[in-house]
Amino acid sequence: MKRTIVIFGTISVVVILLFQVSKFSLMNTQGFSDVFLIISGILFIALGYFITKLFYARKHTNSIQEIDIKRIKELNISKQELKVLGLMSDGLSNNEIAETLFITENTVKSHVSKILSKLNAKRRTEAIKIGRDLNII
Amino acid sequence: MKRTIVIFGTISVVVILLFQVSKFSLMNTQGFSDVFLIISGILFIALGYFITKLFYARKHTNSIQEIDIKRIKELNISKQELKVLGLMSDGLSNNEIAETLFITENTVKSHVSKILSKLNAKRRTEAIKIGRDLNII
DNA sequence: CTCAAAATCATACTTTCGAGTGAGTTTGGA
DNA sequence: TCCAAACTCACTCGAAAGTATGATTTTGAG
Repeated sequence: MKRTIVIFGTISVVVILLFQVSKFSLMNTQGFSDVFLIISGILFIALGYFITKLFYARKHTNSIQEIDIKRIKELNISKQELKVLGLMSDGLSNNEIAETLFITENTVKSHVSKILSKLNAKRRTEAIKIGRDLNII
Repeated sequence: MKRTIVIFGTISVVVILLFQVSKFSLMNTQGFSDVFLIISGILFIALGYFITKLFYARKHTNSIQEIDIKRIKELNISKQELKVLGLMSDGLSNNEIAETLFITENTVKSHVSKILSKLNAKRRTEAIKIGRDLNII
């Protein structure tokens, strides 16, 4: 929110300055109005470019969405459990996960069971879906 | 590619027209230069906005990516198989998928088997991952 | 240091998945 | 109309996944 205010304030100032500069430039140098018009035009286009880019950048980061650490803590999911969940969503079997993490399959199974109960899922596929929806993976 | 040429051509024409209009407007009506400056400034900003939006829109559709029908046909995946794959990725069991599609679990199993072989996956979780990566789901 | 949480592993048991095979029915396009 | 592909279903068997319980070791925060 603070950032929004700062950005809009800056943009407003820049816009006003641009208008003032281009107005006086045009009034004082009648013969070179072409050049100044082009320059101010380019500046305005650039301004539009940056404004638009700003909004799209914000949207973009929202739609890509990073891992929600807060929610992981809320769900009381541990580091190792999270790793297992990630590997599950990569399509690995319990045995493959065990080999990847250098632990036994039994241990993986106990991790998986805990993940399922914490995410309130009946199957690993459901856990994957829930994990994705919650931006945990 | 054709679209790109058309778009750039249009943009070029619009830019030139804008310059001409604003130039003559300014030269002929000295007293109202403020109004015309503002209008032309807004127009240029709008232009920058649309140009930027155009580029971002293209990027955006690429990153969000809709279902790749072409690839589905390439992989020879049928309608029903695709439905099953979708329900799998929603975390449903074979039995639940059967109830959803009003078919028996045996039929679901045969669909799943075909999906796995077509996607070259060893497990349903892997099929889900591959399907996501290929923008099939 | 201490203690709870996390991580590790095991064993026994149930359920779900998936492979393989075979076969009958629908359907959409040539 | 005819046929291949899609869809349907069944049965068996082995593999993978998941449950339940219990126990030991590590670890990290206070």
